[in-house]
Amino acid sequence: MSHRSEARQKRHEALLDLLNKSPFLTDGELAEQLKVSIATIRLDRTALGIPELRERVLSVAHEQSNESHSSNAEIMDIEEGIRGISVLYTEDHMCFPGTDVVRSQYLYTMAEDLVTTTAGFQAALINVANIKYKVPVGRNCKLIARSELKLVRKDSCVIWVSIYCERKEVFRAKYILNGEIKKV
Amino acid sequence: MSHRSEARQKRHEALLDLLNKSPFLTDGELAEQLKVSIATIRLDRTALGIPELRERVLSVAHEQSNESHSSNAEIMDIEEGIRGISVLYTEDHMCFPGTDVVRSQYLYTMAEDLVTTTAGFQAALINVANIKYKVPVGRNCKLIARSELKLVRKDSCVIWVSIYCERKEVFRAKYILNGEIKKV
DNA sequence: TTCAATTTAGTAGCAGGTGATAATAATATT
DNA sequence: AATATTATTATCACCTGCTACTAAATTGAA
Repeated sequence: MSHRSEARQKRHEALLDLLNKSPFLTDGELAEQLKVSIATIRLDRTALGIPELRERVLSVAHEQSNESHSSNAEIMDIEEGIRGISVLYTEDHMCFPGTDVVRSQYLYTMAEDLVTTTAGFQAALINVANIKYKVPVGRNCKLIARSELKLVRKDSCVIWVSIYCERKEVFRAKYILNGEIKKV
Repeated sequence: MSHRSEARQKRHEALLDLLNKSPFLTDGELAEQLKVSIATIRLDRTALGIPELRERVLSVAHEQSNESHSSNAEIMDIEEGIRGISVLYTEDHMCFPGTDVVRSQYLYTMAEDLVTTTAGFQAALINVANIKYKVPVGRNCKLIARSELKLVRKDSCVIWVSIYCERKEVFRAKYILNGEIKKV
């Protein structure tokens, strides 16, 4: 392994690092920061499979506009009015900054979405929720939520949700819904 | 008001409509869909103050990367360890699709963030939460959350949060926190 | 010293724009 | 009908941030 290859490897890491911090740098800006020519940056980008600025921007923008603004959990199975299962992979940005603890809001949201779907309403008016966050969850965990409709009254119902991480229950919630808004 | 001006006004509406549906259309694509020349599209865009494609994409991408991934509520006042106040303006994307009902997760998140800050912890391990969503909240509401620390035990504490819309309490929650993670 | 890998430089071309200017409609006004 | 007035289109030069390519310079190692 030559000195130059080593230098290049370090530069590659530095490049990834820079783009991680500020993903919208042009080749020119990258070249300036890494003290190499633009041509080198282009070669590095190609070698690392990093697309050009405009494509990077575009992909981020598309993500944004596709984002449902609710949870990113995927519904795996639904028996409407009975039960449901969803999966969510925890990510870095879900944690309290500088920690490996996922904010409970993400578990709440995952649970709420599943509950809404399980109930089979277009919109579920959560009336009351009791939640217990039993075990702190970190990043890169596969979370599985299970919901079960426990009780149906005239215009409300009760649904329980448990979220598991590796078969261990980390979160549990009971939701009481008003079912006023019917599915279209 | 001439026929041509009317036609232009309609075209302007159609243009806004198109961009609302698919925000990343080029001038060429817009021209094709509206059966006018690219030049006209440019004039219309200028008249309506719509920036060019690349700027539109960029601004969306920036929003995305700036998103704190927690709530967008602004903390107005904090007496750490005692109480706090925050404000949040509800937006369209917070509602169940096609309705004017904000998902409870946004209220939950607003409350959780305020609670974390009030407690003065870097990260707050929510242990238990009991919430009641008393009145459905719609878009374009100014929500004000008030938190109050009610009880401190050896390694936990209890904080209440109420969220108001026009002086009416719409949401109420009680959080019990584990205070293991101290502020840095 | 010499060779091959690595880096730099320079060219042409593309997409998706901006601006300015001129030509061409289509509609009003007199 | 002849003449403004307004709306639309066409044309040209220029900009940024690339890609794709070729040619040269540098430099570590054999």
